[in-house]
Amino acid sequence: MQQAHGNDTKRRLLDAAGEVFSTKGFKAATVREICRRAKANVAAVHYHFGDKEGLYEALLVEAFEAGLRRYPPGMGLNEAAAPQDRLYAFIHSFLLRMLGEGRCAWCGKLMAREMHEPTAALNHVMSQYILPLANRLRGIVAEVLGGDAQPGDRRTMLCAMSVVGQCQYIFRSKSIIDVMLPEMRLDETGIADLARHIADFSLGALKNFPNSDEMHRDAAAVS
Amino acid sequence: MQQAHGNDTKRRLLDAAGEVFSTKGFKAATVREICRRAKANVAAVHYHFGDKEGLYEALLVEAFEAGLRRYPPGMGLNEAAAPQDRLYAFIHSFLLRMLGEGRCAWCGKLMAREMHEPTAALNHVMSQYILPLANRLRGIVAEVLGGDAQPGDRRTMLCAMSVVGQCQYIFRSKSIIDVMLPEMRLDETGIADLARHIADFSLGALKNFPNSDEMHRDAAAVS
Amino acid sequence: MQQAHGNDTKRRLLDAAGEVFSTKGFKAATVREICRRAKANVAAVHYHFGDKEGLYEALLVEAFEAGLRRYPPGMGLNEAAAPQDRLYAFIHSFLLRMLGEGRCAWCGKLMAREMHEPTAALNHVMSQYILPLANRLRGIVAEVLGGDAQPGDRRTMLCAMSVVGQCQYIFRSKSIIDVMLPEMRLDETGIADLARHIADFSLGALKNFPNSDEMHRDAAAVS
Amino acid sequence: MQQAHGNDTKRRLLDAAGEVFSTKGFKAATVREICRRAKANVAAVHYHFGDKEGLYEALLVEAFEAGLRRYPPGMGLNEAAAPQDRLYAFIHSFLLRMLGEGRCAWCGKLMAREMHEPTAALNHVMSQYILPLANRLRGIVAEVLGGDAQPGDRRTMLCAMSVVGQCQYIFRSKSIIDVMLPEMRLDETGIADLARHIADFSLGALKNFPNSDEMHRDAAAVS
DNA sequence: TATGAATGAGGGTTCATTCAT
DNA sequence: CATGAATGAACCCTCATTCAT
Repeated sequence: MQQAHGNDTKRRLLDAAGEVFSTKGFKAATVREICRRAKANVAAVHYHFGDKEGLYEALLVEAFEAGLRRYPPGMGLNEAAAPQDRLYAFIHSFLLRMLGEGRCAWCGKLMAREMHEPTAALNHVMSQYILPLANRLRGIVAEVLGGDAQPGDRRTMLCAMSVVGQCQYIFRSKSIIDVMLPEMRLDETGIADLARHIADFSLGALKNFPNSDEMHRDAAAVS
Repeated sequence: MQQAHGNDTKRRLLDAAGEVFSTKGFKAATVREICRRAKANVAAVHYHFGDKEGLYEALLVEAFEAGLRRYPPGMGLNEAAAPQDRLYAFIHSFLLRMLGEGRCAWCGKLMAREMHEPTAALNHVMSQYILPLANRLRGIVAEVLGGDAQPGDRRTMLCAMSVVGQCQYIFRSKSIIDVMLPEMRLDETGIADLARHIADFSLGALKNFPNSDEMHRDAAAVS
Repeated sequence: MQQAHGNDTKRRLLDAAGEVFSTKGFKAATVREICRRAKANVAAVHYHFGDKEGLYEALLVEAFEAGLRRYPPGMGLNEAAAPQDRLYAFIHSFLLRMLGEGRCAWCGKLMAREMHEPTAALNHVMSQYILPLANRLRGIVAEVLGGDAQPGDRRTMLCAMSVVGQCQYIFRSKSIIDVMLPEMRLDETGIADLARHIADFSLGALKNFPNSDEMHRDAAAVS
Repeated sequence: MQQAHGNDTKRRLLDAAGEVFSTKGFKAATVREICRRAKANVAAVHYHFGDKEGLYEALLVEAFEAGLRRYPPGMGLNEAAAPQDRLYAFIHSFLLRMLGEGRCAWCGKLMAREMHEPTAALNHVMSQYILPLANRLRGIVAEVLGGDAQPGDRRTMLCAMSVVGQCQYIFRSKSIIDVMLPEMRLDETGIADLARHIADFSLGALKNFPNSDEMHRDAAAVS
């Protein structure tokens, strides 16, 4: 009974931490507010997680786990499906993890913050969650590019970055999008529409992408 | 000499504030550190800018002004130039403002933070600097899309977002890119190469983009 | 033991606050000095009382409670006692609350400050403690005046003010009295003597006070 | 011309200081606000008066001079007038100096503060202005008491304190009086009425005051 | 296991004051 | 004479953290 309460406190702390950290960032978030929302004592954080950063790391891991469990990058698609479909699934699941409701929504919000305000927890999350996702995407992109494109090519990597960049932008610039596209609703349908756009845009680009030689030539001509 | 020193202090405060704010964000940055770097007294900030937020606003405006002055979005291109070239110029100047060295580099760093940690200063910056840039980009995108595409179309807007997203990603995810593409140097040549990639990717997409009707059909088929 | 220490800290803070606030006033008093005297941490004030003003309010209430408990305005006198005796008791208890030693002495000192440097806490203290005392005094004064005098009469009020004014002056102008009447000792006997004087002076005035009509006539003649 | 401007700045500083010091007290008043109101530079205070305290002292002296010049304690009454009339004149002028409008009004406000928050300037003001006024009052009181009463008697002194106490109370407890006697207007007529009341109250008391022997007896009986 | 109380470091801000012009 | 700029001390307050219970 007490143990149950203990786990319960831990659970509530994580929930509250998800809301607060993802809303305010690591520094601006305060242990007090988290504890207040969790209806827990101020010292509970330090008991369960050591310190503020420990709570943050635990939350980061948990958020990724929950997000990937709920919205796996393949979206249940067969591994042998067409690369175009797998690209859409990747994009769609990416957006859902970042914009979706509920516990796994913090995943994206936290990651977005983590990107350019990297804490010590980043290393672990990077190797454990981000690199595998990046590798998967590069594989898909190389397939769509076709020809002699390999997942490790510089060209493939840049294209993968172009895809991810579009996905993250949607989330990051919410406050700007609210001004410029006020009619956009980021509900289930809106997210699917967005995924469709990004997939179309990217597929169009990938299919007509100049090969390495052309690319080099263009770059030289400009700079 | 003292008067000169007066302006000089203000200048040094802005310089130091640029470094600190762009590195740590508004909340985590401390007035004390800014003043230490500027070799100025703690009270100088409040004398010259009223308070911390006043300094931040002044910095934001100054950074935008300097960035746009140094790297104008047209990069000296004739307004009648081909839309493809104007798109490249827009992307190239965008990256330079965000990644370039010197005072105007904070522009991008600050903006990136401002996007999802919006302070009160955002409104002013938004209407003064961001919206005009967005409008210019939408005009270019509509031209490239061709057909009946208008700058205000939802499709045009989404495509413009795809372009901007790629640009911002480069900057935002520096810490990740350093791991995945360690050989990439973000010097003058590297930035030009990146701009070339994003322009190629985007031009390829825009030229083969499904028109509104197809898009609608696809979106409906998925959701 | 720790819990005891907890209450003890709160107690010590109130004690120290009494000394400092009553000596220097609300604005000039500093939280630091209060905490130094209380041998407590600077943050203790904010933990126990929210902020400086919270501490002040708590102190004000506590001082009044302690003062009225120790020196009740009736001084144990029967309610049916002669109004002359009740007036003396009121004056005597008034002086004791303001000039007496120990914790309840701040009551008067704080009130004296509060009178013409009113803080937000004044409203509460006014309705809770001052108005009841004023009403009681007006009742006594009306009785002594006799005739058709009512507690709410303008004349009664002015006379009550005359009584209170004499009491407060003793305390307020201590630094002047020390110069002009250096032999006066404000110990138990000295306070009782002072109360006797004020009561005699006031009784002499009240018994020979012109009635309302005369008063009006006189006032008109002068102005 | 420049000298005139210099004197003018000094004059404006004193005016502004009077408003601010009398409203907020020495500590809570800020040099900046005084200078702002005087439309003078922040450093002007230190140029003309040395420091904040120097300004305060200068103001105190000036206020007393102005007050006594405008409302002399005899109110133009012949020195040979009846003591009752001279008492009224003393009280009336006292109230006018404390409550009156214009520059000399600060006199009373400042004095009231000075009484229980004595600054270094008090000593000078005390010997120069207050003691002479007190002596004059004691002379009048002794005359009214009649018999063998001398200005230096303890009994005379206490009665003089009773008179002054009533006068000061009116001013000090303005915020309380506003609540309890909201219809009282402290304009010219209201002040004259108040003076009439205090004079009547005091005269009634003095004429019926027990002599020294009785007083002693009563005090012994009580304590 | 969980908690209320206490801590010390550091936050932004404001102050009276001084300096060179 | 007067001023704008600069200073450093001190203000109140908030934070993450620890301790004894």
